[in-house]
Amino acid sequence: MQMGRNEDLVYQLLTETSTPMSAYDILDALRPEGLRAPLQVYRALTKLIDKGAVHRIESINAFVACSQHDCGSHATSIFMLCTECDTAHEFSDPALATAMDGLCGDRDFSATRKLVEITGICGRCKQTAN
Amino acid sequence: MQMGRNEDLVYQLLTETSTPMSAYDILDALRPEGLRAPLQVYRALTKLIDKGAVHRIESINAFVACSQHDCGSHATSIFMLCTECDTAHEFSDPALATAMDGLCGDRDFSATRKLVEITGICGRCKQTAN
DNA sequence: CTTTCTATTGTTACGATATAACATTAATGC
DNA sequence: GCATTAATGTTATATCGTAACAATAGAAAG
Repeated sequence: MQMGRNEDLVYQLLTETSTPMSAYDILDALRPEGLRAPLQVYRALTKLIDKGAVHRIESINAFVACSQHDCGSHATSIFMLCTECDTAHEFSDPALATAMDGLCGDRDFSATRKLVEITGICGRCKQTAN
Repeated sequence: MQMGRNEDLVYQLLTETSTPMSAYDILDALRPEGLRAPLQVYRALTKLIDKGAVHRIESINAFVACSQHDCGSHATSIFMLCTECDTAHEFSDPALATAMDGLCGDRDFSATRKLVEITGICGRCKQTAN
């Protein structure tokens, strides 16, 4: 998958973490690489999102690299967002996908995007809790 | 349910439409009533959301009045957002709720918020299409 | 009824997120 | 080369949201 330089920089950065980053966090992290303006980041993000290589987490205005191997398939992703460790866990779930498709079918709704974000505390953090 | 004046104004306004409104749209609509600053709107929205009387639509940074009669129960709401008529249809779905609870249980995840937003074209708009 | 406490409101200033518009440069195909 | 398209750079600005502090209104206790 061919990428421009900025796109590449942003994608590499995001693959190094499972913590969603804001566009401005990304910009700051890439200033040493020569990025200077928000638009450089937003343009890269837009292309990466179109390809399915990056997801936008709407509830926190942040971005994560896709962790699915069918990355780019645009299958419905579910995110669990831990407010303790700031990690985004991504996965898909057939039962949930079926339920959503059913809902859309029942209502004759043609979906272009299906967003599922679950916020809370992950199991790991609950165990670690003092 | 007791409300302050601003809270009341914002809630009344939102109940009059099924199109999600941005905070600044709300502010502009309520200037004749004396509102002047964004904070007046955001404060009212925060309280209304805490009560479950209003929902925030994360994917478009906008707000709608809750249309469920168990409004305030904080049950998981699903939104279908039509990009043609800008309408938000809210409802709940046991199968979907069960699927999400199952996912959280499997992963020992304690959810505080479950967000489902489906974007696309509603049946009504498809019929009306030229 | 007045004092006290709390909730609500008002106002200014600012921070955080995102895009419009236009100029420039690089890559690709002929 | 030369034309065409994609990618990049830059400035300015739009949009969304909150911090900090002052003022006011309402309810509860004396």
